[in-house]
Amino acid sequence: MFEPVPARVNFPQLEEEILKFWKERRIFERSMEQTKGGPRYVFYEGPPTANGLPGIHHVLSRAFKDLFPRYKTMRGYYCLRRGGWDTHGLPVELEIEKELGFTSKVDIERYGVAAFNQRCRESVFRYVKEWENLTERIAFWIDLKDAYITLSNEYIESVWWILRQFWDRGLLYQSYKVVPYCPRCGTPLSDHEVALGYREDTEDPSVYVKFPLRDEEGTYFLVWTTTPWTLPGNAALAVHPEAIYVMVEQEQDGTPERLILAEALLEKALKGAYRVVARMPGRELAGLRYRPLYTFLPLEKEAHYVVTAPFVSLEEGTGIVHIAPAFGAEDMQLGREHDLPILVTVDPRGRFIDEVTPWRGMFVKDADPMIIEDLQRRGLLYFAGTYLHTYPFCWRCGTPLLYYARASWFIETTRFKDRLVALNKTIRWYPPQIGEGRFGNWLENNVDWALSRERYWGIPLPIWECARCGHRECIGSYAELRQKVEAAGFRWPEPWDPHKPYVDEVRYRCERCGDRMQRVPEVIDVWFDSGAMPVAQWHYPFENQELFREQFPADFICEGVDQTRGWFYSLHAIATLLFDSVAFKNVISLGLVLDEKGQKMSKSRGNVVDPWEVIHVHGADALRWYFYTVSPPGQERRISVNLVGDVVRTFMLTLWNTYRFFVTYARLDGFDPRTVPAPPVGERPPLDRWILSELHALIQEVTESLESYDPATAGRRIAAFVDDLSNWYVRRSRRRFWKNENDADKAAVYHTLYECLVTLSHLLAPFIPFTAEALYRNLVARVNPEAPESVHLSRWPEPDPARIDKRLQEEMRLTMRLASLGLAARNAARIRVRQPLARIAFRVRGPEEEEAVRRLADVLLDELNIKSLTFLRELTEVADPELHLRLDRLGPRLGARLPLVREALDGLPASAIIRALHRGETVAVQVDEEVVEVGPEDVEIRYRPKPGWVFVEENDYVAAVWTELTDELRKEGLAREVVRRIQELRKRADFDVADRIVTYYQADPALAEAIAAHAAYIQAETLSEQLLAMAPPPSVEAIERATIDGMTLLVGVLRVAKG
RNA sequence: GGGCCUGUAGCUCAGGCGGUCAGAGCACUCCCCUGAUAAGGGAGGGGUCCCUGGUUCGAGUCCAGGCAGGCCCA
Repeated sequence: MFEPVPARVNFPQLEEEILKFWKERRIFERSMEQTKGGPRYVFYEGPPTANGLPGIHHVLSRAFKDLFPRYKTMRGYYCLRRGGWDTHGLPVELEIEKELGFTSKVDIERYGVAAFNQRCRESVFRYVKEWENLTERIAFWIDLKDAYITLSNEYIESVWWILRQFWDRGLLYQSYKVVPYCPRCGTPLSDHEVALGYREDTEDPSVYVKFPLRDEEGTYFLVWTTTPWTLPGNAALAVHPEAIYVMVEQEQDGTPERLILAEALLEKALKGAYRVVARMPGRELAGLRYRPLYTFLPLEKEAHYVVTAPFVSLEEGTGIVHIAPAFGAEDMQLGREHDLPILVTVDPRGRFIDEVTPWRGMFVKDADPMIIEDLQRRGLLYFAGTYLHTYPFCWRCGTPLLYYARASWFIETTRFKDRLVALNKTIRWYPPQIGEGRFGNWLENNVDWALSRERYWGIPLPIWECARCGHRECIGSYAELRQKVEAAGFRWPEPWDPHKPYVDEVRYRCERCGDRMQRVPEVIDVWFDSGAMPVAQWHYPFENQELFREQFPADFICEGVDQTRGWFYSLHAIATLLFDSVAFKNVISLGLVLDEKGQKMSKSRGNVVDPWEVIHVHGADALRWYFYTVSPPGQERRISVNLVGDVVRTFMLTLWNTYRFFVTYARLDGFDPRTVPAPPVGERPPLDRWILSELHALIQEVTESLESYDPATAGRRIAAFVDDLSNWYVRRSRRRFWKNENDADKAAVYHTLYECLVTLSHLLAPFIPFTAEALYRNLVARVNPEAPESVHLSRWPEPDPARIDKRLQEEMRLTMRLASLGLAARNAARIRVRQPLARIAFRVRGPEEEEAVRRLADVLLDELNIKSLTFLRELTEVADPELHLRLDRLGPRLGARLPLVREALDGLPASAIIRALHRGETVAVQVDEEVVEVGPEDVEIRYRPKPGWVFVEENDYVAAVWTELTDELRKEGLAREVVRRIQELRKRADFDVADRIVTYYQADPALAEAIAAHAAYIQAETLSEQLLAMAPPPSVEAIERATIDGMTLLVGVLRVAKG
């Protein structure tokens, strides 16, 4: 026997109980044990950092991460779900810096790296308890006890191993990277920090400089710059390959000189009269050589010629850009492409180095005026002014930032660009445009991975360098390092911590010159940590070789779209370079979570939605369901407590009440699905066959949608089914549950609804694991000891194609539509539904539809409370057509003759005119001596219902009700009215649905007659053992005096037996 | 500045290939129904389908250019 289902369900409380059940019965663990022998479905958890509280957007990604492993597990796959924690990186350091009130790296050094890193280490698990609580509460099944941790020695050793592989293949190299740099603080700034310090309307020099051509005396490239101090670092000039350039002649202090610049910028750049002497596209300038303005540094490479670059602007300047690879990111990139020298003329404090003799030791910005003066004196300045633009300053100290080349380690990913692109094409991205667009474009423009960071809290770059001869080695394991250390006679530090500062103290002898090998100071980009997780989570290749092979690559990963160039890239790049393989086959890139108004959530705006609030009010299932179904995965989502509340009302409660309805009656009838034989589906009524057809089509579609990683479509489809089930199947089947006989029809309705609910519990298990479990536990596990005790240990349902009858589904849709139309007609007639009517007539789209409606007539007539059904071919069977002249058309045309025409038309039979006009013919009317033609466009045909009929129309469909009531019908209506009152009383008296009663009544004669005529019906409907025409005694538990159609009724009920 | 996404009723969203596509569900008003229901049914109010051009016999639907919001990258 099923457990009774409470009328008011408290989802959050229900979920807590189920959490307890899962824990006690080890359901998650057992779902894993059970599938051990199954095929592998590989999921990777993108590791979060637990130094902040988890937010609602984490619930989003975790909901999606949970769904597919659950689904696949139900299909028999073995899906290892290992948690992970990201623990390194600049964000962690910045948090600690903020706590300690530090403003620069100097503060950290002074504080001590060991102590600083210790604080970092402690901070990254600060909120781990909160993460675990939330993870468990939203039913994200993942193994957090055995989570991989990026700061562990094992993890780091695997990362070292990877880097060593790259090193051995020559993929690791040191070069320069241009970074935004604060010369006062002596540190590069992250993008985020740069964004904090932009100042508009910053004044800088605007200088037009002449670069003399080497082989053509008196000819110059005209170049614009706002940073004269970078000119000593010039290595090349860049032009736009497609733009048109001109050579102009101009008098300059009496001597003619020729200038080259972009045609589009002639007017903006030039002063005074000029004459164009030549015209050419930019690409023809490429390779031309010029004499450098300054030669402070020796050149190791070819320099000082023209190159082409698509980024050259034609909006301002001259269309010729001065390239200083040391002082601009684009310059550096271009320099790398053309192998230009990197002329570092400035020291880390922002001052010119000694070689720049005229301005040595001077802060570069202060040197600007002197450089301009120098150019002026040498006749190389065309024009100097000032320029207002937006420029970044250090957010801490207000010093203007310099873009400055710093020595940095790189991974040569560009060598694998084609493979990165090709392998990406084999990944299925959801939504696809992220893969093709954002990620694909990003790969197309791949630049080498800048790996190193001049920071403290991260995986140390395992490169050791000889202090004397510069020999370098990359260490690939701790054993290797230890062996070298001990071979040199040094002590291996115990316990071993590969972090700074300890690792920096590990030294050994150079195999070339015997001098001291010492580690380079950098740590690595934290994105490399997480991108290495397929390898490093298993401490591969030092351990778990078999497991690694089994768990690589992933079938599925899922994160927010902001991870595109973060984790998605680092996973992809490392897997491609290391194994020439993808790291993941399917990836869902989730849209952002916004607040109710579509604004980004932020602490400063105060619009952050607390996941716990939503969970406490509505439950985790409602929140999950909302996230799955509100929009497709890649779309942005708005969230608020209210929006999730809608989900509870429209979906969760509908489902719950359907379930409750079933259990209520199954208990009353003692329905046991195992002992009551299920009638063959073919022998069940059409309504049953219909909902089962819908059910099996649903299984099919949900399965297909999940296979294509589309939970939104799957969820919406389930919601539509639940609506059909509740508001049509159950609604139309209620009487079958109420009746007393336990016949085949009753068995059919129970088995049908039971199958629907049980199947729903399976289909819903990956989406709303708690509610699905509650249904399953009561409907299946409770009555069948052989069944798995949890829905999450059960199998995903298989659709039975034999049950699917598309035609029946269409016919039922038509029936539902006609029911709406019929109810609309009743409404138009203003006859309440409780009053039975004799007849309804439908017009449908042809004989086939008529047949279909006939087959389902019972369902339809029952819904409409009408006795019989006929069909109309023409509306004229229930309505008379009336001709209405379009006076707005005929008036202007006929003028004063209009009344005569009208009179003449009135004299003709309307139906004949209408038929003629229908055929597209015109009707000729004789007016006086004249013939007037009236066409279809001149009239409008309106239908007036014939007496007794009321109809409504929708597209091709018509429903017409015959409104005349016989005495018999009227009595029946009254009887139903009385039933309704008695039911009200039962409810008011708080009787149980099956309680037996005695009903007393007194009524006006006509009403009494109706009650007497339908006494058996009234008794059956109201479970009245007796229906007594006498004044209710004082003992009745509820009593009412009512007026029905002007007649009075006094009625009272008394319970005589518990149901 | 570049790439990508989004912009349809007060709110949340549907609207393959251009031709009843101006819709659904919430919310609101009136009426109806109710032994599962915080529900359901009917009717109604409410929209220049972001704007401007273009292609077409015909465009939320295709193209171009804007505007607004978002993300990522400069």
